[in-house]
Amino acid sequence: MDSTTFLDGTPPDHPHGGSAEEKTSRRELNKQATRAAIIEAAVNLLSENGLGNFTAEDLADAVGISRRTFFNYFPSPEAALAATVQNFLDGAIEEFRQRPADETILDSAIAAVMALVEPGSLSRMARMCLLTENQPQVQRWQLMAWDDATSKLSAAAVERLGTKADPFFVRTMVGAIIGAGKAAMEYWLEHEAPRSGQVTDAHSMVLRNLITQALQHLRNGFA
Amino acid sequence: MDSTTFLDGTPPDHPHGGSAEEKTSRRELNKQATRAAIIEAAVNLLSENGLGNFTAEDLADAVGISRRTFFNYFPSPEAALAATVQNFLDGAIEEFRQRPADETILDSAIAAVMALVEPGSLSRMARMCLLTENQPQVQRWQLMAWDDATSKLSAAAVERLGTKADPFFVRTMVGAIIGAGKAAMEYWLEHEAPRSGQVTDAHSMVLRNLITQALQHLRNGFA
DNA sequence: CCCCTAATTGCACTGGGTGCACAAATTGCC
DNA sequence: GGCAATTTGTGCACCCAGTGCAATTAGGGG
Repeated sequence: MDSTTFLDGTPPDHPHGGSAEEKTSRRELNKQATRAAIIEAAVNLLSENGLGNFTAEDLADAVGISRRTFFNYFPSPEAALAATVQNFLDGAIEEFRQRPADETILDSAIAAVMALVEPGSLSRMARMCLLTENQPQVQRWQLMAWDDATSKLSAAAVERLGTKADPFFVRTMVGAIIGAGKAAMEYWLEHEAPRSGQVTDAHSMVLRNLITQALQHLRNGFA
Repeated sequence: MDSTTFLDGTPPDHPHGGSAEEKTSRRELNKQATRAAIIEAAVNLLSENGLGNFTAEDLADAVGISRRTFFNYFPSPEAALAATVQNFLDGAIEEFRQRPADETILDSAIAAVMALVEPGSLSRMARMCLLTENQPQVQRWQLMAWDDATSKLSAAAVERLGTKADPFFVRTMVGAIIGAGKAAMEYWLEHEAPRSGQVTDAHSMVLRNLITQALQHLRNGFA
């Protein structure tokens, strides 16, 4: 999970989109822990106080760091919230990367989503999205995460196909894939998501199937 | 052109997504004029000073209104910039609405884009996007505009198809359409756009063709 | 233990964004 | 035209997001 994007303040370590190389030094571990703690505290504050009812200072206090340090990790409280979505999408793209190279891009995308049964990140993100429905402040950052995912998936696809494929073709296909996936998730949020906020495995399964279905429609040209 | 979305502060006049009904009262005219003046001044300040090098107060001064009044129109200077994109997409959706009802959604989308030869909004937006490349502050708002367009197009499609069509199917298709269109535009920005910032009719034509091509790929299921 | 680098923190400052109360413009009505 | 009602613009005060800078502390390597 390379979490170095423009969602946080830190510049990318690796210019290429390579996958996880984790320094296990003490410094790095502390940073990872702090980052995770911030994300968790942000979601907690959100569900307790509601959006806009807590400040960056509240968040920093909850984690036990200074306000200034928080801004070393995230450019805004909303960005910390959107990081959950970011992490989920990064996971999906990681799955995509591990698909066999001779598979169709679309098939790989479908398979990647299917592989995302791991209830952790999916249900975390689903809960997150439920909490931030109709909260444009956060949604702006979540849209950035989706946009970022488009870039990364594009890079992964190009990486796999090499120079054989038309870049324009790949680019638009990836745009359509992400667009359809995002639409499926929003549909789930509106129609299938638990109003309680408690996302069970059954709910996650429905979501997974919806996304898969959306990509299959896409493969059929929405005929 | 109903310009009442969450990009500006004003609540929607019409709950349904109906097309332009313009009150020609003096009040309404003044508001429209002020709004247009703000958008224009924002683009001017952007091209003169560069992004982040002008404040909301500068912008208000340029228009001849108070800072407070500016915030009655837009929630941020960036939002004023993104309004250009918003206007363009609204125009495209308006074209879509005027397509015959028996046409395929995808065909209508293609036709709508083809109808957008009107160099005004397209080249304005293209110039805008060129100026805001790699400017995440503005891009976040532009992403909102794209997301808003997805909602509107979805509504228009449902409106046309009635209850005959599967809402999920329509939703994901629209998501894919917008996603592919957005990707095509980004491709254009990176590869075909004039570095000078001066967008000629030829450039617009290329852009239009790229978007059309993207939608045709989509119709073919990216085979 | 001691240097060196990286991370944290405090401080001060700019400017976005908003609630509020009041002035100015517009409208409808007579 | 005059007058009341409503809508829009504005000034003011305030909060807090976000940032640069310099001092401080923590980790890593010898």
